[in-house]
Amino acid sequence: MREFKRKSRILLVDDNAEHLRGIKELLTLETGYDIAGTTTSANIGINLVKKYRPEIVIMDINLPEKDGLQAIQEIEKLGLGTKILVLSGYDDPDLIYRAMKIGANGYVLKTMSSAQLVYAIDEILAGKYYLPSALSSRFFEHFQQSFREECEASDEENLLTYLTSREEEVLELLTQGNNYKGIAGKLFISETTVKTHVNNIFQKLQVNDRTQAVLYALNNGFGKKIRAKISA
Amino acid sequence: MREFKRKSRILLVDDNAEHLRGIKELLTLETGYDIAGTTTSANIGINLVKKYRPEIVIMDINLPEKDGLQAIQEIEKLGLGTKILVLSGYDDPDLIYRAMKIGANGYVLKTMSSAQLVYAIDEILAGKYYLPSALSSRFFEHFQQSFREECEASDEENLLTYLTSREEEVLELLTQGNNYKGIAGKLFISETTVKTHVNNIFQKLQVNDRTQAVLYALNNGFGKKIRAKISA
DNA sequence: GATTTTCTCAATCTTTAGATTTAAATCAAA
DNA sequence: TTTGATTTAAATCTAAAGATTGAGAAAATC
Repeated sequence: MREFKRKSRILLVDDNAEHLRGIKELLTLETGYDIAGTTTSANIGINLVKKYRPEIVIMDINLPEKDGLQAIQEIEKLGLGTKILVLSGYDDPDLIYRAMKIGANGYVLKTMSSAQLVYAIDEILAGKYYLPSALSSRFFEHFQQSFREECEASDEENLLTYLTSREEEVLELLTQGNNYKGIAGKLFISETTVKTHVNNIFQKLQVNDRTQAVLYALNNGFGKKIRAKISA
Repeated sequence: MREFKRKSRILLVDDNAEHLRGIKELLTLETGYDIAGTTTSANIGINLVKKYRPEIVIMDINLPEKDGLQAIQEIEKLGLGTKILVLSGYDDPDLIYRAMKIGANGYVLKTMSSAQLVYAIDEILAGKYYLPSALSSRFFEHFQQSFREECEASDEENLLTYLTSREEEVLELLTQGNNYKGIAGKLFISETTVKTHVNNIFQKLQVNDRTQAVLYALNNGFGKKIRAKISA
């Protein structure tokens, strides 16, 4: 890997000019990377990405004019395959989670050693993702938490459980945007029968019309039984 | 940490009896952990968790009778705070992703060194999550991919972009289950005006009724702009 | 075997939804 | 300033949705 180092262009974005100089010095002295540019502005940074096409951007996440996360998204949107290493002062789980979610390839703290920074850059340039183990732990806490909340929300007193199997069929066709005639045709029953089912569904779900029924179904995990079997 | 080791109970679940013996020997010889039990069956494993309440379960993920992922979910549902370390023969990104998603605290390959296994157990017992860097990379690939797909799906020719801001307001109220009167009241405009807006929405979204409009909105990322500002 | 639930269907009626046309006021852009 | 887009509104009409009652047949449950 050492032989490619001098070819890799790096862009530095940090609102602290001193910190910027420090990192630049570190990287030019200790590695063979080519610092394509440095800037304290997120907007200028995005333009520099377009101009110099760096392999990797090392970006501070709390910038004055523009949110660092938003800047990451915009760089991702360019579709240049630019790698992004977040350099942050905060080990906030939610921040880590969001940064990784929108496309960061790594996240390290400003307090870490210079050797660790160089290692992170090497890993990311090699096509990997890099999170120090402490931050990785915090990420997964948040990651699992977000899924636990989804499940719990659809647990307590789900009125969908009171539906009969036929009513479930009718409701599914409702959630596909069918009207009475469409449902009747697909289930090979009369339109009046469908009306009966739909009215029973309304009473059981305590709603007044089909739109509310469909919304209740979607918000309370209707159809997740099938998806759960496939995806979990 | 060393002084707590002997107190921590471990449960081993692996369909390969030989492998089971090997791990048990390794852990009893090289560490002070207490092997609470070993089994080749996922169902028995779940019962053993209830009985012995181990701090950690080391589980093979491809079991004969029951899916390992399902077993993890059931152990999680017990709410005993049992930590789970997945021991798998596969470094499939999707498998890693799903295991971590449903509650695993770590994922290591069977090919790894015994020292790494012991390290992983220590980390998890200390309340952390553990993924070897190679698997961590694969996890994040899949993690980001899943979000990219969500966005791309709602990109190409999104009819929602043709809506005016007022129509967006009306549509949002539709997606909350309001009827004409409700929308008119909330926007302080007449019911007939709402009808006009709704009809324009139908034409722009190429649908025939409000349920289809709501479904189109939900399936094409309506409201994500607002959520994006908050959560990303 | 009796009971209950579920599924089926019809008739009737009221309300809401949706289509269509026309049009005035506002506002931004050409 | 005029053009075009947006927001507002009314009138009218048809179609669909929703509420209610009643009732027969089949299947499950007791």
